[in-house]
This record gives sequence, structure tokens and C-alpha cells, in this order.
Amino acid sequence: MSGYDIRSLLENFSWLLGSPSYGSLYPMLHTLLEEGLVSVDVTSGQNTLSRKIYSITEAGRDALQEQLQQPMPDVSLKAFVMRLMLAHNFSRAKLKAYLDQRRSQVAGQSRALEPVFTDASDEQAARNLAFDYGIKMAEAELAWLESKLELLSQ
Amino acid sequence: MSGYDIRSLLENFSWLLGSPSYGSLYPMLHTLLEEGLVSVDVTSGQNTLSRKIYSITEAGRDALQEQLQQPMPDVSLKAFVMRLMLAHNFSRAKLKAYLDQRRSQVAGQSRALEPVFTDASDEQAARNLAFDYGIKMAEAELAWLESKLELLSQ
DNA sequence: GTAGACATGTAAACTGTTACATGATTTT
DNA sequence: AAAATCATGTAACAGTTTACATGTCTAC
Repeated sequence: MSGYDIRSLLENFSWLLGSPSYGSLYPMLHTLLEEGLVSVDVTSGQNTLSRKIYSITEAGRDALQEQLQQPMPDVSLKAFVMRLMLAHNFSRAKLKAYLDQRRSQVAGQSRALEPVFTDASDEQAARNLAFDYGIKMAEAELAWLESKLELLSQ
Repeated sequence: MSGYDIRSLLENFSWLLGSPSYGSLYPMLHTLLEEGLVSVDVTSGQNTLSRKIYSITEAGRDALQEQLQQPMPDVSLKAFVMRLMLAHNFSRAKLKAYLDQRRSQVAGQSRALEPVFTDASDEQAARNLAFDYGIKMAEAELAWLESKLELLSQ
């Protein structure tokens, strides 16, 4: 994909994982190119329009695989969605293990939220919106994980 | 609250909105103090333990109110959760309008995702996990918004 | 022909994290 | 008495955005 394409794709998910600005995206593509993790194919139109189509190389795929192999350092939603996008680089077993891991994570986060929620419930009902939201979103994610894990175990 | 307390609270939501490091949190509190948007009350223990309890000032509350008044520049989940936490600074009507606004936003984001989802569905089933996740999370959030809006309209 | 989308790129400014430094209190 | 947690803070570094700069293609 081109830098423009990557940004457009990521833009669809901006609410969940944010999307990089061109000021960080283009320099990063240059760096990856230097490191040989991606290759580029410049498709010129009639005139001087240069559309640079980047592709991942074998070395890039290896580096990605290695990254995905490591335990997730960041437990944020953003990190999860990013890995979900790269899920085709997982084997079926790896994907299952990953979703399993996410399930315990979300369950733990939800449990950690509950005491905070009930402790403040008498004072400010409005403030508890965020807690309620967190718990409900965690529930929804757990339901989604369950359904995907069921599909994978068949 | 103290800097430590603020971080602890935000830590509970780190998966949804991330929580700042002390390296950004403490300097920010110093800045707010200089600007008069917060005041500080130093509670010393027996020895030299300094626990600094920060409180929002009138000027701070005004500044916050003004911030919340403005249309949200950032449509990310993080920005939404942050505003939800500050919801007690909204009037009932403002809160309702805000949730309404969020509803159209999420509905739009979900709609924007759907074509991308179906377009690639034949190729890589694994990659579509992220799209499916996005759509299901949007559905769950819309359901949550509906329930809260119903409560507010009573 | 012009407005909007497509397309790439750089540099300054800003924001944030990481690593370090210090010390008290509480729990085992 | 050691370990974990509570508690605050700074400076170097890393990463990102914003603003700028440039030019093509497509639909009206």
C-alpha cells in the first residue's frame, strides 16, 4: 500500500487506535525501507505523479513475526486492535492463545473497575458514567471474544 | 487528589484512555498551579513526607467548563471516556446533547467501516477480525448510549 | 476552470515516556 | 529487616503533530 492508503485504512479505525499523521508515517516508511523491512514500487502516471506502493519483504515479515511472538508490553485497546489487524500473521493456535490472553486481561480490568465503581456510587452519579461505560464495554468485548474463541475451537 | 492518586485512578482506565506517566503528570500539575487553575494543600506527616493534595479552583472550573463547551476536536474513544469522567461538569441537558452527539459519531464510524469490511471479506478472513471487532464494539456502545439517553429523557 | 480528493514530503514545535534520584510508610 | 507500596520530582530522549510546501487527477 501507499502511505496515503495506509493512512486512509487506519483512519477508519481512528476512534479505536488513532491514525498517524503523514509527518510520522512517511518518515517511518523511509526508515523501514532503509532497514530492508519493506520494498517500494514507484508507479508513475503520465507525468511526474509518483505513487509509491510499499510491500513487506521476507525480512519484514520475520521481524513482524518476532514482534508478535513477544508478550504484549502494552495492554491498551489500541495495541489490541493493532494486533487484531495483523492477525493473519498468527497461526490458528497463536490467534486462539492471543484471544484467550486478551480475555483474561479484559476480565481482570473489569474486575479492577468494579470496586471503584461501587465505592463512589452514592456521591456523584454522573461521574460513574465512565465506570459504567468501562464495565459495559468490557462485557461486550468479553462476549465478542467468547464468540470468536468458539468459532476457532470448532 | 494527589498526583499519585490521579494516576492510580486513571490507571483503572488505562485500557480505554491510557494513563499519563509521572514525568508528564507532575509537571502538568505544576503548570496548572502556576496558572491558578488548581490550588495545593501540602499535608506533612510526622517527618518530611509531603503529600500534595491538589484541588480545582474557581478559575480552573471555568476553564474546564469552557473546554467542555467547545465541540470535541478529537473523536477518539480516549477523548470520549475522558469527557465522560468529567460529566459532572455537564448540566443534564448538556450531557444529553453530548451523548446524542456521540451516538451519531459512533453510528457514522460504524457505517464507514462496513464497506471496508465486506470488500475484503473473501480474501483474508483473519484480517477481518479487526473490522468485525470494530463493528461489534460500535454496536455495544450504541446500545449503551441508547440506555443512558433513555434514562436521561425520563 | 476550479474545487476537492489524491499524493508525497520536511522542519519546527510540542508532548510524552523512560530512566534516574530520593525518601517515607506499611506489610510480611 | 526486607520488600512492596506510597509519594514526588527532573532531564534526556523519543515520538508525534502541526504547519508548510508542492503538484496531479477527477468530477462538476
